[in-house]
Amino acid sequence: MSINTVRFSDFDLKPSIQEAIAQHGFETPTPVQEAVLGLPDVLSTDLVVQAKTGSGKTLAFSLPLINDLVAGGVPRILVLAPTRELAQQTAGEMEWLGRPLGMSVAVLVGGVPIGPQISQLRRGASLVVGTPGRVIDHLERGTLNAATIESLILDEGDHMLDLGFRDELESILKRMTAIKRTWLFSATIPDSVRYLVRRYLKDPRKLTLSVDETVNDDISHKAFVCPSRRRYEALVNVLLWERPERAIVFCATKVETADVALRLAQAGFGAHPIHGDMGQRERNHALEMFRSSTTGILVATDVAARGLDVTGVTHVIQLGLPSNIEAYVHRSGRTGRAGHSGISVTLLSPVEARRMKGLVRSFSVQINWFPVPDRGDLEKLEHLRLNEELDKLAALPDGKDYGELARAILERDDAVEVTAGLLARLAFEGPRGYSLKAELEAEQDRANRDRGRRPDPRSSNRRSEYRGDRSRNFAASGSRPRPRGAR
DNA sequence: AAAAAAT
Repeated sequence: MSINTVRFSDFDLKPSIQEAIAQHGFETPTPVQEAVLGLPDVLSTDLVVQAKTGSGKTLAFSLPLINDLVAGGVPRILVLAPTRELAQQTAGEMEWLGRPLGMSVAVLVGGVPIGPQISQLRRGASLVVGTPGRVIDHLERGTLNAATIESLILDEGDHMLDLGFRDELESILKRMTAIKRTWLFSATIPDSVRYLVRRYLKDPRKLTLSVDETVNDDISHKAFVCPSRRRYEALVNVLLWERPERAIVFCATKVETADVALRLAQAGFGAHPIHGDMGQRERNHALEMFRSSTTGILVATDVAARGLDVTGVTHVIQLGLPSNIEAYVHRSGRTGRAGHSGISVTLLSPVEARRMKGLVRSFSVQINWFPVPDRGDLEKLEHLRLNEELDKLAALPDGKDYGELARAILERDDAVEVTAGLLARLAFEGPRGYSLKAELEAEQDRANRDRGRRPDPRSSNRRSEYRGDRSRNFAASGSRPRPRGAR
């Protein structure tokens, strides 16, 4: 079994689907695709599928559904997603899969005119992908009939069952009278939604590819501790330190997202914001710009946390604590996709760092902790880079044209100054980074004092010391959420 | 706090 690699052609898929898959360069299914395709009578059961970020879940549910579908006048498949951008992306995938079979996709999301969507439906779309609000709008207008839907997919399903979506989901579900299967897909399915899964799905079969399938091994995790009020400066230092090719920076609020993007852009980093207060045109434009360039920074709220597949994202950088471990998993999962490696960086104040350690305690991911790189660290890094540059220059053939001049310079009394000047021209031109070390250490000392412990003049990287004796109890009580009434 | 329907 391990000798023969499973191929798409091993499954009973229609020739035109095989062709479409091959045309898109896919030969072997990912584990989740193999598991779903290989499940006996998959179409006659409800499903809960948990598979890691970037593992090809969209194709995993699309393939068996579209393979079974006959192109016809009414929609039979409805995919619900938590954000408009994700719905559009998923629709794009289903589009190329279904087109050879004569199926078209209606994308029912808010923020855009409803007219074209109604035309798409009238023309006989077989597949419908949308966000809850606009789908309900169509149901109420009578432009979409829930009674023809046979397959319901809850993409990022744990989030779709969240309180914020519950009412809308309920109102869609109760109109679906001909439903044959409900499939829930996500990288995370926290215990808090498991009872909801039992409520909305009928004896679902569970595909959990392994206990730790939520954690994508291709992502390495770092946490940098920084002064709480110098988060932006710390971000600049991290960008200079990590030199990401393409990065998504996550912020907690829309205002912070806009602010950070603006400041980064003014500092010369190619950065663009995306958040829910922007018009849909601007949101699509920002994402399109990011997708189509090979460099750049997208500064986002959690609107971009789930599902979005952008190739070549080398870094995910989170400013502050994620709201829960699921948010951390999904944000991090924007990198390290389809077998590529990625780096997930979290920037935390000393107090947040302590809460983060509580948050990830039962989580199998290995996070490496560091104090945020300081200006001095950045200078050392730049000197290393310059030295590498000099080695490269020495090996270049056109250097010999200047051999005589070089020797003459070395004879001069001010040879050091001249060389320094030349190096300055070679050096990285841009932000120099900020000095944050003193402020960070002062804040760490304060944080430690507040917790009734002696300050430690060394770095924040003392994880093992948090473990012994009764400090474990301290950390546990510190990470417990405050009672609601306390505000 | 964010997201999702316009209004």
